[in-house]
Amino acid sequence: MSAGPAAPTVAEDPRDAIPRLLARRGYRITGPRRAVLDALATTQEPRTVVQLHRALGGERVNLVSVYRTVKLLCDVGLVRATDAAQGQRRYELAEPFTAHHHHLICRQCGQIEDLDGCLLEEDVLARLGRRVRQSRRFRVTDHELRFFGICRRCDGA
Amino acid sequence: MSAGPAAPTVAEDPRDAIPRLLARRGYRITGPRRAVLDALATTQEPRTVVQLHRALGGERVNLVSVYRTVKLLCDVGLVRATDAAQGQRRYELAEPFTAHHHHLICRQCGQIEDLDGCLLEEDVLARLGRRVRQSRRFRVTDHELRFFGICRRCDGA
DNA sequence: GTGTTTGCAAACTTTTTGCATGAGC
DNA sequence: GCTCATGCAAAAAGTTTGCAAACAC
Repeated sequence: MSAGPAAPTVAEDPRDAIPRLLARRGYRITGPRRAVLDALATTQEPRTVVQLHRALGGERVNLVSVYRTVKLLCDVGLVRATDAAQGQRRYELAEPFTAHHHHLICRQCGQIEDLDGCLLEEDVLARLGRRVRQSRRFRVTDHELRFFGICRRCDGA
Repeated sequence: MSAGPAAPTVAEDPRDAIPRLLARRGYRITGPRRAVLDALATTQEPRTVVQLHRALGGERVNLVSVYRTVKLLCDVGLVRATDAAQGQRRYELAEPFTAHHHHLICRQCGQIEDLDGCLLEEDVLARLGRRVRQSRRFRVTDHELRFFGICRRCDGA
């Protein structure tokens, strides 16, 4: 029951950690918020608001509340938007709660898959960040590498 | 003095090349299509349909026609969608007509800048493509590297 | 009990579609 | 001249807002 030592190592279950973070900021932990969080935590791939809403199934949460919850989580930095080439915005848990990774995006059906791990070397990224900061005065905070192509389902195989 | 072109294989003006490619495929070369093409060819950064429409200015082209033209050009592969973190879809000329490059995206204002050149090594990409193809049966056709952060205007400085 | 959050309805934005007129080849 | 492309209106899809009731703290 006492506040534990901040274990800065591997992230715990986001379904415990995120409510705590929200509460600490003064937000209330409600059914709809837990439900949306669950839907976000139980998938490997970025989901649209409608997909999240559908995933709630029996929970009977209003679509608008899903929009609002996702927006809240994004504002607070716990969720990130990663949009497909096809247009709909998709959301996934932000980095402390999800391992750094990149995406495979099918040009045909728009499906997004996660590609575990970062393929870019630390030092290459650092060098680039410095370069961009000097030449463009753009302060890089993070990056994303996306691979486009044809997924196995669309490939006819 | 030297009459020789400095760069051997650099693409010619897309405003000439693209209409020819469209015509070869049986599409008609119309005012609205030329206008949208102009708007795409005269910018360094990916634009939304509304921005393209605004850029047409005096041309008096219907917004719907801009949508349709952009969609046509995408379908034929001459234009690519690259959407911002903020949600709106943005379009730019595809690779034969624009040098391979990546993007700087401001998390605050959504502005997208081009970052010339590709920063990834050829062989690294090739290795990755092979790996993904085998393990996920995903056929990579192209990639995009995006850097997120704060642009100079939003950085207050 | 108090103030935040939810659900519902409705507004608003973005994108697509149907159809008659107009333009390219 | 025969189609294909455009403009207009309207529909569909996606997202946001206002407000009273419900719930977390």
